[in-house]
Amino acid sequence: MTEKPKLETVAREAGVSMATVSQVLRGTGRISEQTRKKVLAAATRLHYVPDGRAAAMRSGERREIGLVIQAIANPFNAEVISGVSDLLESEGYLLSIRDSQDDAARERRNLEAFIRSSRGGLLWVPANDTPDATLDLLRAQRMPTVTFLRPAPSGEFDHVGIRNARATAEATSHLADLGHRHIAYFGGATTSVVRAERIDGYARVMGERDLGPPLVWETGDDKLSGRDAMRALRAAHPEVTALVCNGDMVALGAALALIEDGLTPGRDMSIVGFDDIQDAALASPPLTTMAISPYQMGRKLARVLLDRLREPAAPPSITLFPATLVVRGTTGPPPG
Amino acid sequence: MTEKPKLETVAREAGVSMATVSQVLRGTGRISEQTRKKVLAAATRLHYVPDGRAAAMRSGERREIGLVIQAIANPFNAEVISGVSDLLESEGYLLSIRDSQDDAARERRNLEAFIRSSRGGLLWVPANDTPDATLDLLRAQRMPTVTFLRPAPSGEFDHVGIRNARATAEATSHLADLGHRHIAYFGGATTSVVRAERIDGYARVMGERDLGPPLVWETGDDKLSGRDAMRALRAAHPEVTALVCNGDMVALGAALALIEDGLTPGRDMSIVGFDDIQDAALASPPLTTMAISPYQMGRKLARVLLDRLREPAAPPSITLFPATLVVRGTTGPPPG
DNA sequence: GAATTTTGGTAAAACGTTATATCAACTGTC
DNA sequence: GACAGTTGATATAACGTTTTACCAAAATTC
Repeated sequence: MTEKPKLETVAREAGVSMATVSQVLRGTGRISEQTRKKVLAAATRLHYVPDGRAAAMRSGERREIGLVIQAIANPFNAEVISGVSDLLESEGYLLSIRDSQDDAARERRNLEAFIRSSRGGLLWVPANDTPDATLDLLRAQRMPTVTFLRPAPSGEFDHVGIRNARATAEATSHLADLGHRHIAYFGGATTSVVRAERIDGYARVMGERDLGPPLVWETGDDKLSGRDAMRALRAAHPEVTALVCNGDMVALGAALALIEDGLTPGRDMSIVGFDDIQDAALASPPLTTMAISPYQMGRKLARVLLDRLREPAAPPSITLFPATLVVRGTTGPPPG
Repeated sequence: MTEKPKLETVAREAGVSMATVSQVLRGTGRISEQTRKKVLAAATRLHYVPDGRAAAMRSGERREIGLVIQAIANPFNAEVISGVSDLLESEGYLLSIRDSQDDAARERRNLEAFIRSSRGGLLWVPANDTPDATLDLLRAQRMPTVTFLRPAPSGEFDHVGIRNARATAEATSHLADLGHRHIAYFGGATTSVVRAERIDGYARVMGERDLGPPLVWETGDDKLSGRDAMRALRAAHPEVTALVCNGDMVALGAALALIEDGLTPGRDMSIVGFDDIQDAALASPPLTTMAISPYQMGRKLARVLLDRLREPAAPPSITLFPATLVVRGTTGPPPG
């Protein structure tokens, strides 16, 4: 078997110059049908694929987009990725994904790797503790960047996010309307901007409607933490009858704890989730939650970046998606 | 704000030649401590990140690994990715991920993109209908490749997979031991090699132990299809009392259908899943399943590729992971 | 203090493409 | 049949790095 084929190999095989091969493959220049066919045949015969590094370096083209996200595994993110990927592909771009695992150092490495490979643009869910130096880096590199979910503090990048405060306010109001007075908040990393916004909305309604004191309970992001947290909460605060959760996974975990302890979500304790992942509707009882459309958000995210590439000088845009309350089986009036 | 900094910029800023800057940054050559500091300072001041395309092109180094997988969203795959990524990072490699969505055309585009960007190696879950041309491509490019889960028919690549037949045989035996005679098989894309292997194991035990005729039911891969399929199966084959599933999601969906219809999984109908995803243990009743360790498989997958990079001439290796039966709440003796 | 070695640095070639300028061979024009 | 215009192809210079070979100055040796 031969070496990895280069442009020169194809040129020799087809009996033409390298320039001609390049032009045929790129569809530029004036080429006779005859040589075009000859070159194409040689290229397929050798399974030639151009070295994109060299091509991109020379032409300056960048049709690869990088995505740095905090957790690919998260089903919400998976949907987002699918939306991003679909839109980018339809516009002739390609998506490459890296997982920062919400760790600032890993994030830095991943961003640098994307810069090194000279991506055309970056989609980025900043880690909760991204240092300023990382922002400086992106700035110095003039890398077109759109932040997702968590805005960069400097506000210099385009951003696509969620109306967090309004969403949790609506969730809390829904519970208050049902008659709950002692409503707790579950979840999210303490340093998270998103969590802060959501807690704001929750606390605002707790205050405005003169309910019990806000009670924010720190948990992880998965089912297991939700389950454990629910048990701890019930032991410490038996007066609580309702729960607003930072995510569906936590909410489902909390519901699970109730069921395992012989109680019924929606009757003995009301729960509102956040995200509306597929399992939310399939759980029993199905989960009341604040629904957002991750796929649509993904598409929009990609669109914003493409707009930015087209108009590098435009002022930074901010796009916020609303969350809509979907009432299912886990909310009802307080017991007794 | 200035232009994107290049090596030349840094050289000018530090008052040295480009060669010197390169050597300082790469830690090669003989450089005095004084100029070293000078260069480093200039580089950080400008937030310089070398253009990896140019660097890699010149040096021929490839420390980026590509992963083409059929569904990032799948929780099992997410775990695998995490294992791959951890091992690669610890060895100084970087991982870049693309989703083929199990579509041959998309897969082809993704593989070509990886070749174009000259990855050092490829980890690949082939689509179920990957054409030979795609295999030819990889071969012609001399791209070090390890297939995962689904072996390439040609058997020329390293492979990491699962002992599928043995696993489903064990699952089926478990059900037979409990007294079931009418055991159905649920799930998987019809063209899938993996599915074929698993059905082999199931059918073999059905034959060997003289049970009812093998009954293979085609379903999708998610909870929803599992739920629908269970309803259809019960209508069409009321004699069936147990189920071996191609995946936990399908199994959980099937269990869900039973619960919604007032039946109890493990008593009215036994179900064995496959994968042991997190939700399997958390479901109620918890799911009996064939457990595999996706994280460990991911690590091994990465390891095999690194070995291949070190020993390009070694014969192709095959690594198969066993699945182990985890008995939980969804299996028991047949009713009546 | 001449000859040798070491030190610290540089100029220039190379990597595999694409873009630009140029050129030879045809066409058609009057 | 000389002139311009068109067609089809090519040689060559970039792109931003790393590597190689080389050199001047300083240090060491005898």
